[in-house]
Amino acid sequence: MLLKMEQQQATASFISSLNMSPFSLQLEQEQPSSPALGAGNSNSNQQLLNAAAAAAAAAETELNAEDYNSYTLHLTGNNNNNSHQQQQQQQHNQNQQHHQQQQQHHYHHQQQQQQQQQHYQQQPPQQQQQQQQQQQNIANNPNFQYSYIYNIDSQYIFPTGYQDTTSSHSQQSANGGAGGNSQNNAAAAGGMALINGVVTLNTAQNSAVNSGGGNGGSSASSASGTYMSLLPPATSSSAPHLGVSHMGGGGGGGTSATASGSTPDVIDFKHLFEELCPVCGDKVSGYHYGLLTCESCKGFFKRTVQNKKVYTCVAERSCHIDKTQRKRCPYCRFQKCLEVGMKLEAVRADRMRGGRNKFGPMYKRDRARKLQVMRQRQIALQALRTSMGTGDMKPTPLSPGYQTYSNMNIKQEIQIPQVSSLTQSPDSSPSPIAIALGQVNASTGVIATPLNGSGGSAGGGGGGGGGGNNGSSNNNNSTSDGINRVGSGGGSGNCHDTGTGSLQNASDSKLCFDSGTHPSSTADSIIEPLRVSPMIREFVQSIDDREWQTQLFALLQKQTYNQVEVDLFELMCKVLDQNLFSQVDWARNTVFFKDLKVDDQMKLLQHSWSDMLVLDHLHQRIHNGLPDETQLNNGQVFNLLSLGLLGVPQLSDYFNELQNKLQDLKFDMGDYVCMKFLILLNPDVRGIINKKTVLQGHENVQAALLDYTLTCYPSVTDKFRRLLSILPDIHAMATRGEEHLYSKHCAGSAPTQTLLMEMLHAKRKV
DNA sequence: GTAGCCTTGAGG
DNA sequence: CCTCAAGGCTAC
Repeated sequence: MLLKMEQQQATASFISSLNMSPFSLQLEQEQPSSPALGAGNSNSNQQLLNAAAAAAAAAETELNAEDYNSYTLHLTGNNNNNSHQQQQQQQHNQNQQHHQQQQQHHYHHQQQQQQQQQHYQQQPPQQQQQQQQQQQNIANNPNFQYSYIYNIDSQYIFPTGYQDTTSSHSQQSANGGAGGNSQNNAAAAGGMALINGVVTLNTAQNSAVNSGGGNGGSSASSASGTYMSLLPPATSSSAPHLGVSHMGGGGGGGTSATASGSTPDVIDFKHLFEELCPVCGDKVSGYHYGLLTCESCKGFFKRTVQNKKVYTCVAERSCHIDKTQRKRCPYCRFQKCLEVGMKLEAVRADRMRGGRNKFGPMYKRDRARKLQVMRQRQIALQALRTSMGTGDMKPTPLSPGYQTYSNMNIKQEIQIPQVSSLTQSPDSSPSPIAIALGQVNASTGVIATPLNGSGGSAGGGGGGGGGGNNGSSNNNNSTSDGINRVGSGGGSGNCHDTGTGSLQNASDSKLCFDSGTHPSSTADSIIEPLRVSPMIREFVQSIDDREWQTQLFALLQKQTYNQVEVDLFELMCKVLDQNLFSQVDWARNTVFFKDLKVDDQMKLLQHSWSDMLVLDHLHQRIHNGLPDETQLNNGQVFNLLSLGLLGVPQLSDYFNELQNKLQDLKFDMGDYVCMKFLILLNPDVRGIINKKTVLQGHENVQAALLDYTLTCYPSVTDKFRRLLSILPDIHAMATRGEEHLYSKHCAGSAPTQTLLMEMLHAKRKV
């Protein structure tokens, strides 16, 4: 656990680094590929997020370490900030040499010599020597990060976190819109190091920053094995025995999935194994170590983990791995194994043969999900045939875009992000500020700037594929009481015709902030659009909703790429953590706040983060049509609403009530951003040094909001006061959420060493 | 070291 | 008893 002082220092340093301290400046200089990007740009933000995600993954080890009689093996050749704390804890008397290496090579190279020595004692001297040599090799390899806990007594080798910081393989980057910049994560990685309470080590060694960055170590994402699902995965009780065998199997025709006359139950799982190995593209032979892979990659992974092999790459650590070249670079092959989600903990430390492990149920669910997809495909194909017969080519609601299914690999199909339900709300009358910003014609309400097609990349290229099988069929959320406009389609509003993408560019997004909140009459908006204060205009311009949603779906996609099943609560924490980073990034660039000292900034953020998360989510739902849920790459359904509820499903009614209240008040972007400022600039936070500035900011924003509401919404009685009265409600909800998250954290269910958890701790220590 | 095939054994 | 995902064996 972090010491309080460390925590304080960590957050302070983090914010400090964000505020262009010498430290952050140095980091930036090490990003030649993005010279134009400032510390606060979206890229750096994404980098922070990646690092945060990796930190979350790495954090689970502590729990495992407590639960099992384990020892650890850490091989890190990078700025492995995520495991610094562990390393520090375990490292009392070791690794002087390692520090020299760091400075020499500009990288962190850490080895858990103590643990390794224990391990070596169990091996013949020759083998020890060989492994020591390998460790040495890897210590000189700046981009190798690999650590896991090896459980002596029991079955598994537990991963503690893994990152290949340079070889962001094609899968991830190709699928994630925001995933493409993993090479430029240096500054972010530095920031995370500070956050994670490793202040001493990193700040003392500014040079310990690499040019790689934390590209979320996906492999460790579900290491804990506690599958706490917010929503139960769709399973089929009849799944297990539907011709499961791929070995001998009673044969049915290979076309069963598309046979028009067959019932869904006729589908056999041969199709599962027609998939290609995600590592090398060879034929899949079954589930191995967490996912469907070929026999050779299974064997390779087993050998590597069992024998604790350490490879090096003679090239750029980004070798292409396919069936013909997989033998060329075991380093990159193993990296890819981990990247696609092969699980170290599925390799048995005791080498026991036969039997089943904890992944059995997971495989079963995965089969069931795939079966479901196949069924839907089959139904869609049938519908297609029927409709073709009648000459009607209109797609069925079940499966938009199903025409391409027959040529589509199942895997690809599952990987299509389900963001198409991000339809906009039906009422999208322009708000005063949209008009004031010149983006909407005041008299006609027509948007001046046409929306571009950039939404297609939302969630990593999902827009184009769209389709899938979700649509309204998945919207069975209990809160869909008419408030949520997801899937309601109908919107034909001015700025909501973006179809599947729904994510507009930064300026576009401002056009939509009031969607759903206005009555069809825009009388209020048209009256005095030009009298919107410059401050509010500026506020609104500082909001980048596209970035928010892009990052959201990119993270969801990245975390579930090729994963059979992920822990949805853990995933939610990662998203919240990402949102927190965005929030900090936003705050530090804003007027009033940016002028404050780091200590004050820290206190304000620690006091307001959860309220802002709730408000942000309300805003995303009201103004950007954020749906209740989305289907992940692996077929699981992620409850997006849980983000706004901070993981407390019981709050959904309360949340909807708040949303109703806001919508009744014609809550728009101007209101939203003012309220956010009011939450952030809270002069009542104890211990604020420059209270005067905070108070001044608070009052200025209040005045601006008052003026805005009176000028632009004269028809909404007492709008200003009523808006302010919602703030305590938001706070109450956020507090409840915080308590929940904290208790989950204490129970060991939430990722540790994240900004989210640090914030939770910080508030409790005040 | 690789990869195809074989053996094993818990769970259904 | 069957399944199937582990580990093991061995020709290459």
